[in-house]
Amino acid sequence: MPVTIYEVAEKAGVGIGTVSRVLNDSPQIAPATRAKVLKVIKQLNFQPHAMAQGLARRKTHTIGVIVPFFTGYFYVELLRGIQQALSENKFDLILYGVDDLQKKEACFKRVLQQRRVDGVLTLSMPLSEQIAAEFERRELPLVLVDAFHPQFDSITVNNEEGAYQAVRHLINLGHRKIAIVNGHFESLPAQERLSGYKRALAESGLVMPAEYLITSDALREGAVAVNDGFNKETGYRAMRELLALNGSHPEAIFAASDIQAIGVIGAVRECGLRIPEDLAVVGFDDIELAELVGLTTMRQPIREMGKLAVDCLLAKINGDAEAAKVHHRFNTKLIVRETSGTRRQSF
Amino acid sequence: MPVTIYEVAEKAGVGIGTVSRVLNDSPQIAPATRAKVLKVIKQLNFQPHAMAQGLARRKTHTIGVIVPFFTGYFYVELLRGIQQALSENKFDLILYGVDDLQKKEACFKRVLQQRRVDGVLTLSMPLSEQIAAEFERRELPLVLVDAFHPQFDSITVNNEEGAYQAVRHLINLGHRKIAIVNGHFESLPAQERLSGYKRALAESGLVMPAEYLITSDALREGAVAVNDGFNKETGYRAMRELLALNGSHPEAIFAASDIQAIGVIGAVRECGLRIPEDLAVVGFDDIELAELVGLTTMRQPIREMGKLAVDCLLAKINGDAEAAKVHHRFNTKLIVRETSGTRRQSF
DNA sequence: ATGAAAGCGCTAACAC
DNA sequence: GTGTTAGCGCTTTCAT
Repeated sequence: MPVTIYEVAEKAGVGIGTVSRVLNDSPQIAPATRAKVLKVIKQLNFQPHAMAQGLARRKTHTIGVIVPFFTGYFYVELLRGIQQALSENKFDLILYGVDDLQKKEACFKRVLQQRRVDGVLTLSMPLSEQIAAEFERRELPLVLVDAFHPQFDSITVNNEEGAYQAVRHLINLGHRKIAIVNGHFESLPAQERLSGYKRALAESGLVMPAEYLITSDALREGAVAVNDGFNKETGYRAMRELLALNGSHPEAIFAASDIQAIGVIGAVRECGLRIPEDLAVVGFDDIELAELVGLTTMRQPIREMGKLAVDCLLAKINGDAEAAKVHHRFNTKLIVRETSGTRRQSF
Repeated sequence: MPVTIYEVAEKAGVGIGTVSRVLNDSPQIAPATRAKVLKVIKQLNFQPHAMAQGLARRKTHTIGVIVPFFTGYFYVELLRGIQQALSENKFDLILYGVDDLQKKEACFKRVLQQRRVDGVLTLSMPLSEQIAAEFERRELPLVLVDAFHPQFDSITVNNEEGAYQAVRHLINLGHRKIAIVNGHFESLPAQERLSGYKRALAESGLVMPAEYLITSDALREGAVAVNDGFNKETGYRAMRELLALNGSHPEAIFAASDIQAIGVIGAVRECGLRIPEDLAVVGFDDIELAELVGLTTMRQPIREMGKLAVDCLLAKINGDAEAAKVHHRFNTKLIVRETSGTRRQSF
């Protein structure tokens, strides 16, 4: 029932090869013929069948995006940038949500084997050597966003430096007892942000008790990682623990993500403490929420990261820039708002 | 290079037809043969090529989701439910973002013609008769989420009743001067929420000045609709206008969406008024943000809507329930928090 | 129960 | 320049 290349060919009085050439605007075709075919195409409202094209061309004109948990503003924002860049290039996007880390491997296998996509983008997912090898073998273009692997292009943010600056900001404000509320430690960003935190402290000769370094791992539910720890709940619970430290709780918190900072703030409020008077907090990410609650934070250029990721991937796919591996690292920027300032938090 | 059905067949010493049957677990196949083939499949780590399968089977095992602007927490939450339900059914999801309403038609055409998907889900998009006809003609399953069209299944929420209850809540609290901050008026939810608002007022014999009914249309940027008006900015601007009404500004606001309510709150704060003491506000949606800022709102079961949408669509696709059209309408639920209560807003 | 063969709708190599 | 033909990797009759 749907119109095929054959009908177009017949109606235009040419061979299917010619139609195909017009479709792929092949250089050498008589202008007259092209016009004729084009007219019929318009008239019949024809569009090539994507599957057939994909099969013949061995190209799907589609990329896969693998998102962990598909939750969290960070991913949404990233997706937005990706989607936009992709649609500008007329590429389709298949979304693979890995809500369960156990399913991760299965998802990769699927993507790798099914050949539904010309390339893939993974968000915040550490790449196992095994999977890495598979991508190499299959020669399936891959770029990592918010994660790193020497063999593949990656788009990251300077987490170490960002964390360093965030903590410096706190130190400059006069705080001396600064705790960190981190995500799960297998996450690279979590590790890097921790080093930045440590560097800033060391530089000022500050030493924190071990209880001040808190990772969401300790708070993890079961043995299984169902999330990355960068969420409101872990922030809340971490802060409760910090507040329960008899005697000396910290006077400032560096949260490794805005959403955790939100949880932290909630816990602080519950205990009747004021922000920033009694306790300052700075987050990381600068998601939309941050502005709404007046959170001081380190801004990541999330949208831009998404766009660049697409550009890189498409370049690989087109073989354009078969060039060297690109490891692009964006810089972060401190956005000072009420939770660390001297003004009363307004919201 | 990639392993095909032929290699599997050869290695298993059977014909490709047999392998195919095993793949599609055809009923009548010798258990021994099946086992043998299965073993080779595992061993070779074989998975059928999606495009080839799609071409031959005339089924893609994929659905398309068309999202307007792909912005806003409401869509994200919906997408989450959809993605989850889909992955349970091992269906893939192609995301079409329509950031520009002009591109809407083009997007539909593309989806319709390319035959990349077995069915489509549209989120909050009014369906033009022309497009509707195309779907009918192509017999492409379609279900509308947060929109309505008599010919297609739809998943909506009882906007009228929800708005009614929200405003009743305000009235019960003793408020008499209640304004509505709405989205663009071509959106069905916007229209329905307006009627609910009116009904509640009428029921109590309340009459509002025209300036109290404010739609984001008036605030619209250009002639072109680049968004649906359900955003923070329009809420903020609407509230500024309301506050500028010399003499009598409203004492309560019903915002047609939480995100607009957030904007409203921002504007109110800027003017030094307190919430809820000087002004009460209730939103609509109950996005995650609502809880964070203590916003009273009408909850929509967003995730469930997404799941049901997928179930409906899949049923259509499988021809299972070739049954009657389903127009499922969820009920909303009032969630009372600080912005309308008597307690001071905590956050 | 299983092999052989004919498509599915398109691209690309090969002729003319 | 343009028609013809052989695949792309799988499903699905049709035989056997």
